[in-house]
Amino acid sequence: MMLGMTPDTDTRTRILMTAREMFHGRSYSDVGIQEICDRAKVQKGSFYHFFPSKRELAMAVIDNVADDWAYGFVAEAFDPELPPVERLDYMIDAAYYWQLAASDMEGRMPGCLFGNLALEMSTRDDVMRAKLNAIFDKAMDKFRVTLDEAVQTGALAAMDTEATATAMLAYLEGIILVAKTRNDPKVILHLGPAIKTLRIELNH
Amino acid sequence: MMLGMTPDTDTRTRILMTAREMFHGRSYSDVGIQEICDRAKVQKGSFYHFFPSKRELAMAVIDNVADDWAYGFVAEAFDPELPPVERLDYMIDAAYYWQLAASDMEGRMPGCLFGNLALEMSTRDDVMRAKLNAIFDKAMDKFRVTLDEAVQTGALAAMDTEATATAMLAYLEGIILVAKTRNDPKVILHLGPAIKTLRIELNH
DNA sequence: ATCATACTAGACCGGTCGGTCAAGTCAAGC
DNA sequence: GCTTGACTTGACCGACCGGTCTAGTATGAT
Repeated sequence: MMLGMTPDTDTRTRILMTAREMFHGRSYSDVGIQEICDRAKVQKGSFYHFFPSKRELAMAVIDNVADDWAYGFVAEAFDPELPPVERLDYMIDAAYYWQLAASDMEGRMPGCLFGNLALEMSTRDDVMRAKLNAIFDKAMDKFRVTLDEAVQTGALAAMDTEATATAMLAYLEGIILVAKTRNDPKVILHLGPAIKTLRIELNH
Repeated sequence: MMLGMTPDTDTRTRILMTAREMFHGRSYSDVGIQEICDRAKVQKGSFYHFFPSKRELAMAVIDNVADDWAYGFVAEAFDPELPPVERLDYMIDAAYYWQLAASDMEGRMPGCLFGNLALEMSTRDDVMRAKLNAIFDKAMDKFRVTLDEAVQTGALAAMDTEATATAMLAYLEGIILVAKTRNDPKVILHLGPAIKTLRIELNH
């Protein structure tokens, strides 16, 4: 163990991954540390060796999922090789298949971890709120870059790309929310493509 | 006390209103019965005289807020006297001013109670999920009727009004989610009007 | 051999959770 | 005046919460 090069002994990872699944499938408050430890086959003492608190565990989970997103399907969907508008379709598709898979496994649609936590925690923990907000900002930026490119190539008429990008992110979170409330991933497939119709003009 | 004509002695109402505020401002799990009782100046025993469980209290709160919506600003916004498209603007405005007021009072944006509870509870309580879903369906129907009218009067081109209505509801929930995560009601004002650009065609 | 350190084990802490219950207050019905 | 039943009071329940702590094990460096 030199230079903070901790080998992530598996225990930490096991805790992290278990918590990730459970927070995503239920909620922050509904999942207790004991339950996480039981499922991860880890003792309380070990847990607190790796994480100073439940809150910090949640923070780590958020970072972990954000990384997976950034280097996983977000990187794929927003592939610069793809024509800008197709990237939007790709993203909707990815969101759909991901929720479908999760839904088939658990029987219930978990929705978006960030959206879930944002609504649960924003009024309780301002630091976590800011962290989630930063993740949304990064996602929004992916949309914005895509829209900028589409405008530049003439695929779309000029518009307020930043505002429209935020609107698209909001719409995406919104359809995931509705799909979760209906417990039906198909909602994403059905409503998703309309994301391309959203437009905010450049005025005022 | 004749004929079940219970005069709602105030105690029940006080519990209900206190719980409503607290569930909205925080979350279901984060608010305990003791805390509700303390704030409502009611004893535990009285609480359980009026409500069989915390869950049923939440159900009652949902009904209560849904009623206020239906006969309050939803009825106003979807006023049949207004031209269809203006109703959408009215609704966004109403959502904005409501969140602004709540935000000014509490310092933090509470968001939409139904959206909050939907994300928190959908995977935990299927009955509550269905109840929230039914409320969303009713809201969606308001949009649908509005769109149908707009299509009929020629204000909008023919479209899949049911799907578009659902998309609009999702978008509304989405911008409230983003606004809450940013803790900034102005997001609603900024992104809201783009709800009119959403369209889902009649094909597939 | 020994010593520091990373990690594990699990009993334990005060506090809070949702919920119960026995005892009592009070006003209306007879 | 007595009974009935709605309502209140607050002590109490077992379970669980997030978190602490002490004791012990395993490993690698010296």
